[in-house]
Amino acid sequence: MTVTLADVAARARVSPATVSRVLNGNYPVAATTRERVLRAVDELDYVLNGPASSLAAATSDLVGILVNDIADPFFGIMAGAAQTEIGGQEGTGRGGGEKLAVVCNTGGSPERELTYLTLLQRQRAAAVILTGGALEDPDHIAAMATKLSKLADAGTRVVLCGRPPLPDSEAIVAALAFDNRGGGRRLTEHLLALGHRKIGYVAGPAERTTTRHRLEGHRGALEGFGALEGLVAGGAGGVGGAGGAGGAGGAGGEGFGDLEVLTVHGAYTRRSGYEATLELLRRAPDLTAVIGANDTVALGACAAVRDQGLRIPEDISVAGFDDLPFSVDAMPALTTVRLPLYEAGARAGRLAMGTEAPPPGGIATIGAELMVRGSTGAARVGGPSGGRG
Amino acid sequence: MTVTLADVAARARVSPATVSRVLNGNYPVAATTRERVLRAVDELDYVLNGPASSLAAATSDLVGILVNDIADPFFGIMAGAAQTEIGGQEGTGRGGGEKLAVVCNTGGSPERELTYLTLLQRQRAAAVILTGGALEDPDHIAAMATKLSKLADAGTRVVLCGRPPLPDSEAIVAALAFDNRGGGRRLTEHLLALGHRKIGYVAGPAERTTTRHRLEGHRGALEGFGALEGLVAGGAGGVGGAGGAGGAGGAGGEGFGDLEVLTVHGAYTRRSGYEATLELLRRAPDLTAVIGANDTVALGACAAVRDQGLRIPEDISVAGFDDLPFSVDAMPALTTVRLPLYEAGARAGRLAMGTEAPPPGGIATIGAELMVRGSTGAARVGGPSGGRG
DNA sequence: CTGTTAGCGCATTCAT
DNA sequence: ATGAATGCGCTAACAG
Repeated sequence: MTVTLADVAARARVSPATVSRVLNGNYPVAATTRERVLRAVDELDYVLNGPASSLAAATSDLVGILVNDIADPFFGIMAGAAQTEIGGQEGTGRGGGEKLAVVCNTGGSPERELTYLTLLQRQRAAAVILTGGALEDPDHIAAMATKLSKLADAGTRVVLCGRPPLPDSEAIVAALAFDNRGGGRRLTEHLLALGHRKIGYVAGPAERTTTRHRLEGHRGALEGFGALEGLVAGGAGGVGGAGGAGGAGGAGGEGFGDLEVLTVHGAYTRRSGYEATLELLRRAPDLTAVIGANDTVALGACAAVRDQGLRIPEDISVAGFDDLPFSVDAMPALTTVRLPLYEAGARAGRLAMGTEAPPPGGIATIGAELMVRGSTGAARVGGPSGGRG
Repeated sequence: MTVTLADVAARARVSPATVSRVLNGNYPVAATTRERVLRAVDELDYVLNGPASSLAAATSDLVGILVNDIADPFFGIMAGAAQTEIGGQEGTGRGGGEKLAVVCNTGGSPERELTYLTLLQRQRAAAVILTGGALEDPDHIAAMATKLSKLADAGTRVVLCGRPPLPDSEAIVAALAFDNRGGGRRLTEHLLALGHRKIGYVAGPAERTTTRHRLEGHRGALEGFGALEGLVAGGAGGVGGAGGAGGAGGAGGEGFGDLEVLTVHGAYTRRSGYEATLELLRRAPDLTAVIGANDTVALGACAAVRDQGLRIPEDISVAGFDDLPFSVDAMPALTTVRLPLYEAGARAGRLAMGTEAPPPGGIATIGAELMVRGSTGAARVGGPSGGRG
C-alpha cells in the first residue's frame, strides 16, 4: 500500500542505500544515478517515512518552539520569525534535511511546558526554542533545568528567546534576553521627566521573570530619581526590591505603604489592565500616570481611564511595553518600549539551526527602545503631592 | 547511554510487551504489574522513543495545525483552542497516548502549505487541521486535494476550520466554515440602514475564499437594497459576482465603473487598510463609510480617515470583521462581525481527536454575529448622491 | 493476563 | 561510487 525506500530502489535499479544517500545528500553519488533515483521518487510519489528515518538516525527533523500564549502577537511574532528561519530552507519537501518547525502553546502553565518538553524529547527533536518569560518557582526551575539537560544530552539544541538564562545550565546553546530592566527604567524616567510623581504600575503575574525585571527597572528609576531630588517620602527600605523579589514565587509587591509607588499585579490581559487601573485610581485618585505590564494591559488601562471620565494624556498618561503592531493604532498612540521581537525570533531560529554562532558566553542581551507617542504628556498640575517640582 | 523499553522491562521483571501495554494503556494489565512497571519507569526516568513507537505502530501522536499567519490573533485563537482540546488530556507525559499538537505557520504561502503537509505526512501525523481561508488557484486546489487524499489514505484525520470544504474530497473528516457571506451581508445592511450609500470596501487578497465570500456578502446586500429601492445606478451586470468569481484565481474586482461600490484589494494588514482607504478617499471623496476586510485592516482605515482630518463616525463610519479582542479597544470601538474563533478551534480539535462526531454531511457552517459599536453611525447629510434617502 | 516472535522502514557500517 | 547486511526501539499478532 505504502511505497517505501526499497520500492524506489527497485524502480531506479539501485540499492536502498543509494536512495537513502541521494535523499539525504550527505554523501557522494554519481550525477546520473541521482537523476535516476530522483525520477523514481517522483514517479512513485515517494514520501520518506519520518519515524523510520528518525529511529535509524537517532535524531529527527522536528524543532519545537514553546510559547506562553499563541494568541498573543508578542509570541506569534517571535515564533513566526523563528519558523521562517528554520522552515524556509529547501523547497520540494520530498527529500530529507527539511526541518519541521512547530510551535507549542503552553498557555503559561508550567506543567504543560514540561509536558511539551517531554513530548519533544520523545520525538528526539533536533532543537527546542523557549520563548518569553520564565516562571520563578524554584521547583519548576529545577525541573526545567533537569529536563533541558536531558534534552541537551540527547542531542537537542536548546535556545532561549526573550528569556533570561537559567541559573547554571550548560545545556543551553544560547540565551537571548530582552533588556526588560533597562526598558522599564527608561520608560519611568520618561514619565518622571514629564513631571509625573504618582505613577501607578499594573504589573504582570508576580512569579514571572519578565514581570519582575520590568518592575525592577521601574523602581530603579524611581529610586534613582528620589536619590537625586530627595523626593522619596517615608519608608526607608522596600523600594529597591530589585534583589529581594528574587527566587521565591510568593506574594511580594502588593502595596508599598509610604511609597509614592502603587503596584497591582495581574495577568497579561486587557481585562487585568482595566480592573487594576480602576483599583489604582481608587487607591490614589491623584495618580497622574499608569504603566501597563505590556501593551495589552495598557490598552485595558486606557479603557478604564476613559470610563472614569478622564482624558489621556491630559488627566492621566498611560504607557505600555513591547510595542506590538496595534499599539500605534490606539488613540492616542501608545507610548511604549519597543522590543525587536522579529529579529530576536529569527536569530533564535538560526541559533537553533546552528546557522549562526552563539554570542560570547552563550548570552546576549537585546536592547529595548523607548517609543514616545501621544499617550503620555506632562503631568497635570495640582494633582500630585509636591506639585510640578 | 539511553534507557530503553527493555531496560524498564528488566527492572520490572516483565516482558517488554507488558511495559508497552501499560504505557499505552490500551490493554488489560494486572494492577500490581502496572505498579511495578510504572515504578521502574520513574526510577529509570524512562522516556518513550517516539520514532520507534511510530514506526512500529504506523502512526504517530503528532497533530498538525496549519495557520496562515501565526502573529495574527485570528489564527492564534483558533490554534490555541484546538491545541488545548488536543493536548490537555493526560498529565504526566511519561506514558503514551499523549498527542503533540503543534502549529505550523505557512505565512499564506501555498508552497509552504504543501510542504508542511508533506512534512506532516512524513511524520505519519495522526491528524491535520487546516485553518483560515484557502487560496482559489485551481492548481493549488488540485494539489491540496491530492495531498489531503494521501494523508487521509495514510490514516491522518483531516479537519478544516474556518475554511470552506474542498470541491469533492471525501478525504476530509469535517469542514467548519464561517458564514462570511452572511456576516458581510449583515454588516453592509447595517450601514445601509444608517443611510450610507457610498461605501468603500477594502478587501483582502483577491484569490482567497475568505475575501471573496465577505465581498459577496457585501455586494449581495447592496444588490438586495438596490432591488428594493431602485437606487443602483448605471451598469447592468457585474454586481452579483457571487457566482462568477468562482474557481479561477484571476484578477476580478478592481473597479466596478458605474457602481456606487468602490473596492480595493490588499493584504490583511493594517498598512493595506491605511493605504487602500487613502486611495478610496481619493477616488470618492463623498464616501461616508469604509469596510475593512478584517479588524486589522479596519484599524488601518481608521488611521487613514483620521489622518485626513475626518472624524469617526461623524464624517466616515468604519467597520471591520472578526471581532478580535483589540477591536473593542479602538476609539471609537469598532463595529464588526464576531466570529466564534475559540469555539470553532476547540471543535476542530475535538473533531481531529475523534472526540466529537462530525456534523451531518461533514460540513458545518458557523454563524457570524454583527457587533454594532461606536465606529459606525448615521451617514452624514449632503455627502452621498441621493442625500439621506 | 503475560511472554515470544517478528518485523515496521530506514541509516549505516563494512565491503567492494 | 555503490551494494549487502545489521540493528535502531518499539508494537502487534500469536501463543499460552
